[in-house]
Amino acid sequence: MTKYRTHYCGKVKEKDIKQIVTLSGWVENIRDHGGVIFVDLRDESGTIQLVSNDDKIFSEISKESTITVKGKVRKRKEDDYNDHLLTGTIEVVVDELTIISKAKNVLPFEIITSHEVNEEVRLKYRYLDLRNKKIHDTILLRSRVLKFIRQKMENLGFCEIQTPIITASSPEGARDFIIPSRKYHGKFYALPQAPQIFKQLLMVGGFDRYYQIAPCFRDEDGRADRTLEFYQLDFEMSFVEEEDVYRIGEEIFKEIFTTFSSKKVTSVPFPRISYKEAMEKYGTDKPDLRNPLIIQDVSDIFQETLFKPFRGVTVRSIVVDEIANKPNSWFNEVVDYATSIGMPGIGYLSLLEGKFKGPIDKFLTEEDRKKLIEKTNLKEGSVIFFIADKEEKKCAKQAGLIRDELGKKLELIDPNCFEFCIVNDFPMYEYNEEEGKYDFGHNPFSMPKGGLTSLEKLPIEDILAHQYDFVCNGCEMSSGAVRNHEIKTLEKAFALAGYTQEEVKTKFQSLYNAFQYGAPPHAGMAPGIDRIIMLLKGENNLREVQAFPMSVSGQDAMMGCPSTVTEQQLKEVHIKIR
RNA sequence: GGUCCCGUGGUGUAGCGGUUAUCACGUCUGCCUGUCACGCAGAAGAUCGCGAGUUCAAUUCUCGUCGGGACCGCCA
Repeated sequence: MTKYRTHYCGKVKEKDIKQIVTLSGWVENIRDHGGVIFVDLRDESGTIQLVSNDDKIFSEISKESTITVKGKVRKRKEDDYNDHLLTGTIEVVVDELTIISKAKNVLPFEIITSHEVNEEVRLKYRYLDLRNKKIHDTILLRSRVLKFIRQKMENLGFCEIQTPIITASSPEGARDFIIPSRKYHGKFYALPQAPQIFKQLLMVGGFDRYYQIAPCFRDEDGRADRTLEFYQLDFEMSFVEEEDVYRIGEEIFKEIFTTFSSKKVTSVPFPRISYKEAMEKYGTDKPDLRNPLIIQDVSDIFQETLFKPFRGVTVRSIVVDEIANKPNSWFNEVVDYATSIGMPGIGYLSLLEGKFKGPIDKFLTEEDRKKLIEKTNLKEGSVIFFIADKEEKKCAKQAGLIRDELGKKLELIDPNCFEFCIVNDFPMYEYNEEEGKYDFGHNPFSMPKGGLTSLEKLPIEDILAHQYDFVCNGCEMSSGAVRNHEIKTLEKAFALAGYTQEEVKTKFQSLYNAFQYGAPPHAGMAPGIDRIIMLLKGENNLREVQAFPMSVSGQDAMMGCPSTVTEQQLKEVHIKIR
């Protein structure tokens, strides 16, 4: 093929026996037996064993150096087959060797065990870590998934359109990365948090179905599953309704997860769960439906109770069957977990031989016990856990965490399936305690359910948005909305969040202006690419699925980033460092 | 911004108020003609993150600082 190779290492076959081949790659391992030396040579296709009886020929090489070898393919003796290699029945007897680039003797870490190494070191030498088969395969999988997505989107009639990376800072949502302007003193560009406004403008521009594998930038603190830059499959459609987007989303997710994984995937249509129901039954807006436990509200039973912490507050319960005979230590661990998430404790009752047992039983009346059994369908051997707080939101959230913990602790979560659902009917506004006003709950460009009429007539807390999340195994995979394309409704929606008409005009001038010239109803969503790969690979860290990730603290030790710039550079963009 | 955890040869670790600082992998040297994460024998390699304090004595305890990570806040 080239002067470097006639074959790829992993592609040499038994049919090539007695052929002279040229191979290039990395020295994975050297085994010197004195008189016979073996070298494992690796390229992207796989590994093949090189052999020589001439101890001089390999004398200068080191592990992870790149070399080119020429030699004859030979069949191994049957006793010497290696089942772990694609090329395990053959080997190459080397008679010419060229060292292309010698690696230092001491590597920062061994390639095969890189996953055990401190992340900082791995990231600094990411190019070495990328030689590790597992990571390498993840990046290759990512490439195949991207190809699949593009093909799928094209088949569904979407066209790929690229939108600007250097754009205007926008006030809503996350903190922007800003870029100082050289030509315009004191002004700034910004990197997009998402192509949100551009894709809406594309709809106004008459593109019926748009998509893009779009980089998004958010200057916020990282997490295991959140980084400064990430990719979304951003798409938008015009003249459609919420269900139309669901169907596309379901098709995409279902096909990706069935194509690239053998785990069981929820069949379509995915269950729809309203935000309210999700918060009540699962204590989160991203429920893990693999967990069979359900939260139930039992506040009414305890309205008048003698047990003070439960009286007149929100009380949620989780019933777990067949665990009443767990030892005290087990329940103590649950209590410990509850305290660790800031709960004062956690009440529980076991139903054994028709009688309640547990620390709070003495506060219950016979009537309470009857109602509890009836309402929560308690069975012999069941245990009911109680989560109480005077703030309903906090109670729901803690109940959600307890539900997760119990699910994990009791191994109720099937690791072999992808359970999808669509959470919808998000509230349009949320009360901001600090500022004493209402903010947008989600995306401010979402259409309120019922349009302008709802905005004008309903109490602000009751206004719902055409806003939805796709959730898989407790992980938010995609957010989307039917957009608000009506100028009057948009003005009113912003007015309720405290924006004047003038502010809307200036801060969102592009949309505000565009919507004066015939806007189509439109809707879309944006699945997170990194999270898809994470789930497919069973990883819970985003940095395992990106080729060159930054550290969680936003630094790149390999590139030395962020870095200082010269005085001259600063001067040109009119920036002074304090 | 907050809470918690971590920092010991190249890598992963053990450990302790007084050690020659443990072990494994890797590296180097020697031996070995069939290994495949070869084996055997030997060697080198550590300012125990940095600074201060307590102490006769600190890698060990305390405080600070720097670096890293998990989570909360923030963020879809």
